[in-house]
Amino acid sequence: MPDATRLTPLAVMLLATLREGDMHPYELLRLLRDRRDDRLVPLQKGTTYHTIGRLEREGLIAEVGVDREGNRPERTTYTLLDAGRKAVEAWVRAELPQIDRPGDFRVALSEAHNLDRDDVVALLDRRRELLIASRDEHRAGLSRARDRAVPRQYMIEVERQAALLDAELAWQDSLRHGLVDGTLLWGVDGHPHHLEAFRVSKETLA
Amino acid sequence: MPDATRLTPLAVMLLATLREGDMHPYELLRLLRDRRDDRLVPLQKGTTYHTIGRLEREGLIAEVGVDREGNRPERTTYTLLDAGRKAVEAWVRAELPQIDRPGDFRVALSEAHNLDRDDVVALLDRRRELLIASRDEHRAGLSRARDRAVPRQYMIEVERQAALLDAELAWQDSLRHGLVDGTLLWGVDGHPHHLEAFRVSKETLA
DNA sequence: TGCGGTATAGTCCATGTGGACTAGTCAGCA
DNA sequence: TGCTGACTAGTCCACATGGACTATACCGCA
Repeated sequence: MPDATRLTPLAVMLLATLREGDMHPYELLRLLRDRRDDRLVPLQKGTTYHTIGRLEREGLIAEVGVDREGNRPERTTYTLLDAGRKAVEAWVRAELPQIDRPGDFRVALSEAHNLDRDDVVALLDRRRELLIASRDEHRAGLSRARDRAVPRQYMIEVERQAALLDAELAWQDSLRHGLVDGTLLWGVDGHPHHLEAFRVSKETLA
Repeated sequence: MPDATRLTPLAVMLLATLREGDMHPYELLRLLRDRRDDRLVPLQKGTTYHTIGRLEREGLIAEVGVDREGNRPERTTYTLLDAGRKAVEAWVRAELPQIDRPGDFRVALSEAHNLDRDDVVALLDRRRELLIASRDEHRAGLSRARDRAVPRQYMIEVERQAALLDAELAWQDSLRHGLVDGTLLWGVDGHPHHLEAFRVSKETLA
C-alpha cells in the first residue's frame, strides 16, 4: 500500500529536499549541486525534470503556481504532499537494511535522521546479518579456491570485497554504539536550531 | 581510436567471457549466472540480448553460424573479434584508475589479470591519489562541520565514506605490495594449467 | 557600446535497462 | 497417460537516463 511504484534515488533526494520549502526544479537541482549531492546520485537536468514530472503524476508532489521573473522562462514551483513525505520514509525503511545497491544505501543513510533512533538500530541490525552472511560467503569462496589451488590472481576482487565488508561491519557497529548509548545525538535532541543547522550541515561539504 | 562508443560493464563481462570460446547469448548468460557474476553486474535477459546485438553492430563480436537442436529456437553463436579483445583491455585500463563508478571498478579489477603486472601497479597508483584526495575532502568536510557545530547526525554518511575510503586504501596498498614483491603471482607465471584453472576459479564461488 | 561567456530554465531524443510475454522441451509424479 | 513446473531461447515494450539543443538575461571587459 505505501507505494506501488519504486522510487529512484534521485526522486528520494528531490522529495527530501522539498521538505525545506516549495521550489521549482532548477532551484532543486542547483541546491543539490551546491551541496555536493552529486556525490550520492548523478544530478542531470533531463533526469531531474522527468523525475519531477513523474512524482507529480504519482501524487507525491503538486504544483503551487507558476511564477515568472522578467522575460525568463516560467518556473513551475512544486510542494511536497503528505504522500510524498510518507514515500520517502517508506523508501528509507526499505533500503536501510539492504546490502545490494550500495548507492541506494548511501542515500538512505543520508536521510536516516528522519526515522527515530530505535527504528534505525533495528533496521541496521537486519542489515548486519546480511553483511555477515555475505562476508562469510566471500571468505568461504576464497578458502574453496585455495583448496583447489586456484591462482590467487583470479580472486583479488573477492578478497577486496571481503575486506570492504569487514570495514563496513566495523563502521556500522561503531554507529550502532553511538546510537544505543546516546553518544550520538539523534532526532530533535540533536539539533539546537532545527532546520537552520540542517541547512548549514549540507553546505559544509563545499 | 580504441573505441568511440563506451562499453557497459555487462558488455565487458560478455566480451571477456567469449575469450573462453564461441557461445550463444543464453549460454553466456547461464555461465555468468552460475559463476555468480551477478555479484558484479545485473544479469537480465533483455539487456543481455540487446548488448550482444550492439556488440555485433560495433564489430566487436561476430556471428559464427546458427545451430539448432531439435525443435528449439535457433541459437546464434558468436565469436570474439580482435577489436573486441582490444576494447576490453582499453576499458580495463580506463576504469582501473577511477574511483567514481565503484561498480565498474569491481569489473575492471576482475579482468585486471589480462594486463601485466607493471601496468596494473601504475594504474592503481593513479587511483591511489584519487582515493587519498577524496578521503581528505571528506575529512575536511567533517572538520568544517565540527567547527560550525553541525550536529553529527547529519554527517554519518560522510563519516562512513571516509572510513570506507581508508579501508579501500589499506586493501589497495596490500595488493600493491603483493604485486611488486612478487608474492602475488601474476599473468602466465600465475596459473599452472592456464585456462582450466581460470575456469575452475570462477566456479568456486558457487 | 559591443562581444563573449556564464547562469537561468527547460525540452527533446537516442540509448540502455528490465520486466513481461511467447513458446517449445523435458523430467517427475500422480 | 496427463499435468505441472522448470529449463531453454529469445522478443518486445515501457520506462529511466543523460547528452544535446533552445533561448533569454546578466556581467565583465575591451
